[in-house]
Amino acid sequence: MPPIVSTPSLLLHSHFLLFSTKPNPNSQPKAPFIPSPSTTHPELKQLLYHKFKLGFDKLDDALLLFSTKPNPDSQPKAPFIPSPSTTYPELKQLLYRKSKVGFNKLDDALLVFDQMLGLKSRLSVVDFTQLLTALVRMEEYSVAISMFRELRVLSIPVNIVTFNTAIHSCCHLNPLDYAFSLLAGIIKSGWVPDVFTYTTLIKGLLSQDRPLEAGDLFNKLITYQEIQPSVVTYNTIFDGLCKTSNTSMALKFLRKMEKLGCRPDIITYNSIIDSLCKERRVDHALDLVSEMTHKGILPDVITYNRLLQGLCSSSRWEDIGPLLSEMGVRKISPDLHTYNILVDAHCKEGRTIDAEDVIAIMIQKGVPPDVITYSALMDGFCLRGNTDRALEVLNTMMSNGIAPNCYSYTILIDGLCKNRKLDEARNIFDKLASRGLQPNVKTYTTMIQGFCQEGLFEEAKILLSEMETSGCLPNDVTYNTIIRASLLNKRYEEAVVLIENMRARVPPDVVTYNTLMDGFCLRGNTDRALEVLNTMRSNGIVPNCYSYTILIDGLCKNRKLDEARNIFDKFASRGLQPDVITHNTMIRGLCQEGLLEEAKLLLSEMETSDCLPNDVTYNTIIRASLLNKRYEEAVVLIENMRARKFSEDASTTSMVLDLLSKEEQDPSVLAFCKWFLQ
DNA sequence: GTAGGGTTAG
Repeated sequence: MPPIVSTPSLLLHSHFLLFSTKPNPNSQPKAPFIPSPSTTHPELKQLLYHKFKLGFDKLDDALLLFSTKPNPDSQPKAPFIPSPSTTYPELKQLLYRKSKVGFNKLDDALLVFDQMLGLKSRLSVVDFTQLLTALVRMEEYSVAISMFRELRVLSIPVNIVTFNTAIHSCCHLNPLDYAFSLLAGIIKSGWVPDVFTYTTLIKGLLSQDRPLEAGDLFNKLITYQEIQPSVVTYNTIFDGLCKTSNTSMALKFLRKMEKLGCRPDIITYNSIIDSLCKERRVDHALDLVSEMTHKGILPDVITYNRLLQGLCSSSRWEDIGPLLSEMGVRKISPDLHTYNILVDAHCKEGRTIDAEDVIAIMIQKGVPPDVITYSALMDGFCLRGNTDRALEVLNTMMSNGIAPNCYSYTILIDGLCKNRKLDEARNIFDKLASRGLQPNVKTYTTMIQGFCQEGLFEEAKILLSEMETSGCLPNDVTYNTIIRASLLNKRYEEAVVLIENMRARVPPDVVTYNTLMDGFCLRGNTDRALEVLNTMRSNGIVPNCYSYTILIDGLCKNRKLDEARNIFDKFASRGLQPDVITHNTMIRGLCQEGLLEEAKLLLSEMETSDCLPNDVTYNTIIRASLLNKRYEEAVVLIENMRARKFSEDASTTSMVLDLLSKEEQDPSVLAFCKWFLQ
């Protein structure tokens, strides 16, 4: 039997230190003298201490102690639970540990707080801050804030770190008022807000969809030189920009950051690379990889995973092999995320056999599949209509000791519903609670969709109300599903009630307004679309790049180029950067009005900016030059495009073929088409 | 003792 600890002397030593400070007489061990298989680890430790002080009765007892394995069942998860007898050094050690991982239960944290109040004269700011940090780790933000308030009420000293931790908690709760009043509190208490304070506040503003204010705060910091932003501050902003698909602005901001003397790091580049990949600009992302490599910032496994994801979602399968070999050359091993991306990509393409191969490889390489791997595979089988295999995967995963989560079951429920196995789906849904899982919005919505699809409108409505009473708020997708079903069932009055409910509970967001504007534009009613823009603004929703692009498109299609151009020119003054789609929309509008020169001007502006043209940009202008019989210019444009590794699309190619069949008498057309098709 | 990055579902 192996010893409990490999270095008993070390254990004895540390234990001696721990207890020698000031042992609590009440916590003296009443431990059994003879260890048994049921002896718990703390008991064993206590015994060891006791015997170390007093000596063993028999040498055999000492030897037995080193060969006793603690009983796993009687071993508490937390090495010890605080009790009134916990000593001061024990408390300090507990706080340090829990500030890293959080407490197992909220009650434990509250118990410790009570104990700390009793010992407050002997505890430092750091101890109380560690307790707050532990609560943050447990995502118990409102408890952390109440506790912070209590510290203030009881005049227990706090410092800037305590304030920053409290602000961090506030930023997870709506609204941010209390976070900013704490900022004022810092100054009032004579502390100086630091880079942690401001970075946390910026993150808070961004996570609550207030990018303009985040930008304002950052600019103020720079202008008034309040603090020197760190690379973390910049990365927080990059994350915000990239998650809202303001990639062009992120690229500009990267240059600004360097100009302001802050060196980007791997996280900076990974954020932008991810954002470019999500926009399917993988080549541009690869350019950034070479840029960072030149600067001595080497890509890591996360960089490669994002590139891989980008290649998969652009269906660039042929580029995946070379990328994986490049990883090998750089000695970067694929990790769980890498394999999961590959499994998911294969599954989405219907290649479940390849996905299973990937799983075999990962097991062989010592990276065991997790809940995400198996869920993706289940989705793959469901997509192919093979729900039996999906259920088999569920069993495999459970027998491998991996507990399915809400994602896994939602995938299965969806698969079963789509394959007309409603009863099986409902069966699984009903069993969720007994498996300790609370269905979330997507789970409920999936089941509601299943009912609606089978015409079980009443069942769907019952589930909707169950959902509401369980505290899981339906969202726009949920409501729209059931509203469509009520319309299909000609239950117009119920539809009205549902729509009113939806409007009351799901406040319209930027996406809702954009959809509405798009609808009006499609019907040619750009005036109504502009009205929606104003309503949106007066409701405090900030229009995004997409909102204006919809308008530009609508105005162009309705021959209101001047108004469109006006909106395009105002982007910068609104703190927005038009993206490649906005540019393409504007260029299409210009071309449609025959303003080829102006379109080309915009293209050349793009070529020297951070918002590089893509295949759509080139193809749009190329088609316009062909329509204007400017064949030589078209040749130059096509060569430019090909040099950037883009190629002519189906629509351009068919235009050339069309031209050839209609105008083959024209020598310049013939020459162009010959050149194009060779 | 405090701030920043990646994979699965409607």
